[in-house]
Amino acid sequence: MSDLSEKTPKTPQTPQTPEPSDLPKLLVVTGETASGKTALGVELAKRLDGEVICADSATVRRGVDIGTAKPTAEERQEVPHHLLDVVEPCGDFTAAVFKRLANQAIDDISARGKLPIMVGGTGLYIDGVIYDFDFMPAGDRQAREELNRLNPSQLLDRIKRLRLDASGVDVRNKRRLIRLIETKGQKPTRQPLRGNTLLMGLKTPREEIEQRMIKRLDDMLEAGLEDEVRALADRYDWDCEALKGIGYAQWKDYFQGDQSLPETRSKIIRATFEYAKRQRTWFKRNKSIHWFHTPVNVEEVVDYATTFLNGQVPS
RNA sequence: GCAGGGUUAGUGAAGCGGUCAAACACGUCAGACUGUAAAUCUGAUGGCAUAUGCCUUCGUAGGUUCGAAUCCUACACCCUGCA
Repeated sequence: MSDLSEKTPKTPQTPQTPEPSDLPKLLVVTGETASGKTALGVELAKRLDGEVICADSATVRRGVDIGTAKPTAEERQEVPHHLLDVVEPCGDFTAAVFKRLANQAIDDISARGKLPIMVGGTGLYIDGVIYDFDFMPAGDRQAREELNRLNPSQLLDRIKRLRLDASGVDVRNKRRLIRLIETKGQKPTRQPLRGNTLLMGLKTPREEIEQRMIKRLDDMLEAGLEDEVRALADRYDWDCEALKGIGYAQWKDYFQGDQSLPETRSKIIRATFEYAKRQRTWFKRNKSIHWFHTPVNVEEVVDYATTFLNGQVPS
């Protein structure tokens, strides 16, 4: 279990559910990787007197800066950023912990009269907050490792023996099976979209976004990505969370001499494309997101957000 | 010029007379997703219908056969050895 989750209360800050209209106003900016979320978030924060909450499973981690396209020191100086660097490189972190921390940040920011703006591409993290996911109990570390040694059919046997209901669960996905055992079959719940929340997404034509991803990777390489990864690899094992991300894991064979630099680069590019595809699939089904096409007209976004902040429903 | 090896779907690569629209890998496309989510998993991938269906493919053109990606002949291109 992560020490983080021990320090934070298991229940939300506000025990009694407030009326939707009492919730602090929240802006959400999402989109696939390299779509320009970070820049837009900073811009909005400046215009609307806000602060940014990063909803990203990679940038929560210390030690990974270049490869995660973490907001720069300048950006962080211009606008306060929350939930960056909150875990050690190899520490545990989950969507449930994120949800708690994000809600704290939202309350904190709005209590100081500022506007919270959640920016990120980790769909599960965002949804956990805005749909108030009721995360099931965490699994025990050791028990999980033991379960992980079983194969899917062994896990299914155990599920049957425990008389757990496996309906609706992807029985070919080991993690889902393990999770089913850990939660003893409890079904998760979700609430309707959080009140006072405005969802905005950035959309870029495929060709263009892929070019941006490649360009961004080349910038990262120039900025010393290889050294950053090597430093981590020297200190930690390859199964350290920090080294499992895109732009990190792909260096393993290279450092062991089995892979050229161009091969490493194209592996990272491919992994990035695959990730973007998963993001697109995730966001596609959320009909509440209002999409802006890039290059975004910041005025247009500010107008849209302002309408919402004035208590009206933007169209 | 002579001798030998090769030419298979987007790529690499199996298949060497019927059970082949053709293994497998990669790539590509689509999807799922509630305490690992930059994770994990699934499906499709010649065309058209999309349930058991039909049509066009295995360098090109002919031939043998009830039947060919698989055998024969010629041609084209590529690689290797001898000239």
